[in-house]
Amino acid sequence: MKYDFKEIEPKWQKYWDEHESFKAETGSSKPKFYSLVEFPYPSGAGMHVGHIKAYSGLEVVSRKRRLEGYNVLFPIGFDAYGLPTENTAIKTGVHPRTVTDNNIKKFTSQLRKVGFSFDWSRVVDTTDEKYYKWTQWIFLKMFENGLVFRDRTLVNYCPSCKVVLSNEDSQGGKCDVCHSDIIQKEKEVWYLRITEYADKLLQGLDSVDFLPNIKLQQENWIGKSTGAFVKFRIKENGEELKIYTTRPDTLYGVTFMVMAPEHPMIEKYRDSIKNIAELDAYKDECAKKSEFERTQLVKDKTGVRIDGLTAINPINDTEIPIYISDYVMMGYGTGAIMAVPAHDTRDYEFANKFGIPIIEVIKGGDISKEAYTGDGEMVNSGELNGITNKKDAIAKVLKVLEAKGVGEAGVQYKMKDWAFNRQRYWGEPIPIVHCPKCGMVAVPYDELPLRLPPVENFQPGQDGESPLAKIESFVNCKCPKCGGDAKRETDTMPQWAGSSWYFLRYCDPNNDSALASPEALKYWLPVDWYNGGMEHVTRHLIYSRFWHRFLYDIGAVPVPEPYAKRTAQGLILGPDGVKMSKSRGNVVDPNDVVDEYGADVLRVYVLFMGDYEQAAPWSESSLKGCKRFLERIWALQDTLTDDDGYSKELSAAFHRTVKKVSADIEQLKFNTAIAAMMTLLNQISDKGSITKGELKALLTMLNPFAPHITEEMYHNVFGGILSEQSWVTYDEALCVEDEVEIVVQINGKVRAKLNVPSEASQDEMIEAALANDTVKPLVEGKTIVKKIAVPKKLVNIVVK
RNA sequence: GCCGCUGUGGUGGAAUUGGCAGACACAAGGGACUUAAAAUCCCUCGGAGUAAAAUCCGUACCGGUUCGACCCCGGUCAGCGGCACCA
Repeated sequence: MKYDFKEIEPKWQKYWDEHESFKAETGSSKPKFYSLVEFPYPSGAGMHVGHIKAYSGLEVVSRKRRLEGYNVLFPIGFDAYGLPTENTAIKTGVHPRTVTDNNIKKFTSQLRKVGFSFDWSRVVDTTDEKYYKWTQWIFLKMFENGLVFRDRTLVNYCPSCKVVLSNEDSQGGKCDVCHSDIIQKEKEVWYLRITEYADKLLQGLDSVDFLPNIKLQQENWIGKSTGAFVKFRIKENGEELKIYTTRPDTLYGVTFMVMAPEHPMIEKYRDSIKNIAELDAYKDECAKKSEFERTQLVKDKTGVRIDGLTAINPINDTEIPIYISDYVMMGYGTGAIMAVPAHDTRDYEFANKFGIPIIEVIKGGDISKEAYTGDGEMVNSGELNGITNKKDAIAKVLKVLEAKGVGEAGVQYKMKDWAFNRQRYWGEPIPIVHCPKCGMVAVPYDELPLRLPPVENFQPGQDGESPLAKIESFVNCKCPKCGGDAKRETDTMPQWAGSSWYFLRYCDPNNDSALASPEALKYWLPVDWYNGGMEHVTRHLIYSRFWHRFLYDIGAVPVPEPYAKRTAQGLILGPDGVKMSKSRGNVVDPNDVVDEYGADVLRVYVLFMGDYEQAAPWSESSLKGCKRFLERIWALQDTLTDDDGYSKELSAAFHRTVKKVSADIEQLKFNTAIAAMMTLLNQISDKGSITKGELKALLTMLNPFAPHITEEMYHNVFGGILSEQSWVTYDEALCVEDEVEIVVQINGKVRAKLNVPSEASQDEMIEAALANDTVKPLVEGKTIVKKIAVPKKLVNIVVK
């Protein structure tokens, strides 16, 4: 009988589909397991093998869990709003709705061809009005709770896509979508006050099981620092200049102050500043600098001294000059700093350039050469002198400042508020109405969803205006509050909106009266295991935790953290070892692989190709190795014997393999799990036959990886349905052989190998080693200094 | 610059976390079967060395701890990822 995957695979896919084999049942009395993979953006190019690897990990875990008796929710959906679809629509003239529907069809057929055990009755589509009704609902709840605001600021603007981008979407000064240089533009935009949740997001990390580097990246992104706010009085007008510093202990070393060029105090006192023209010119110059210049060409410090404002150091009443410089940012802290050149690298550079004195207050470095940022004894610091560590010095100075009422401890976060809007068509409309009388008014809840109007022309407006702004019938409306003429907001939400809560919708995807029923949420949450890409750790993962935490705070969800566990898979690189990309032409289409080798081979290969969490290059020839493996499994049917249990020779091997495969799957070590099954197969081949009991165990272990072939073989031999059976168990006591081979070392070098009973004591092992013919002559005539024995492993004899 | 990760045969990668380095595969070479090829099966496969063994050497580099180090410690180099004038 030949292994004909082309017949087998569609047959079982049809069976699972018709029998709803993988349907999750809300409220079932079985233990629940919610495994989540990041839903795809349905692009026109279709899926690539990276998607397959990303889903195969939890696919294996999910199938194993079902065999273990769990009620598993393993859903899939589509994150379908976004620029590429809209750009395709503009180029081809086909409506984004149609483009999206076609792409979803394509993705669905690809996913089904691979045989993933998704619950297809729970598919969500973020562009479906039944879905985005609730995206808008969450937005309005945030609006109601003061987490939504509008502000006119400098924003990251992509001149090519003509949209405002968040910091997250413009990392490195490049547009995330088209890679053009980002420019700074002043615009009134929507923000979500995510900074209000900075501390909650940080603390929440303590209660979840995320990979350590994922936690770390989130912590760095939130960027909490502890320090102090200190008020410096301005000599000329008595005003207070508030600064933030992490080093209040160096307060006696302050020799100048720096404000950001946009600091409001300059505007406020422009009449009393003598060189205001010079300051204005400097400010203009800074505004013209691109993101690149501001961040990459960091070494050269520039700035201008403010003539007419002088600060007084609150701790010793020294007069201090004030400068403006673009190395101080308006968006962090208070937009002004106290500069301590002796102990801060940037201040040191600035002081040197402008000839400002440098006062050492911590001993330990050579401040004539460079700033000293380490710890040491305090000097030149009044009451702080003699303190030898930073912690004590900070505690002391804070006490002094508090007593004087000029300073206090404080914290700061690097994370900024979330710029929450796009000037594009293909996104969720922001449900807000601008009324000349009432201001910003929320669209009433019973009018949701606020539908995207059908349009012909999706081209964005010239100065970054949404295409919606051109549609009079959409824009003109009545104010929900006063009934007068009003205008609708025309911006849409960013792509991250829909994906910030999709895992909640899966719990109850067709609910019309809530984002999901409280019962369903209570039953399924939290997600037990979430796997996805590292690239989403600082964006999607933070955003969705923020939304979820907010929903928890208003009582809409029952748990504070959405994901109990988070892991990440590594990329699949092209055969040339570089990241797969369309422009490089090294993308591998999973459809081609399924057609030529079958879905099972593809599934086994993406998990066998290397460590699941590391990147690995695609290799066509390694793929063939996996094909051979499955063909040899298939051939086992020809050497089947009638025994139900394990054969004596292979019993320990089977128990051990079951143990290893079970443990490896839980740790995402799929490559070694498959290797263990290959080893077992080699042992079976050497023996020449397989018992029914052995075949059943092997097929069950392999089923999560290669479900079609194992289902078919199981059906042929045993007549039932494998995915309805139970996972294999093992007996720890039966994992060991009666005899084990141990190694004998002389002075740490392997000199002999011998067999001993596996329960031999240390003394018995040493005795056996010394009696060994190879060992004897090497020990004879020498003094034995030490004898070490490790049970079941080795004996080491140290001689002189 | 700061933070994190990684460095093992021709290749992808193993090594129960201090106990036989190179599991399992791929590629390569040799052989069997075949008129031939493909497929399949068998053998070899880190380097030096030998007729074959023995025996050295070998986990990026230098040093340390240990009976014993890919694993732990100190230093150096290289690659990847994140953040980046964050006060």
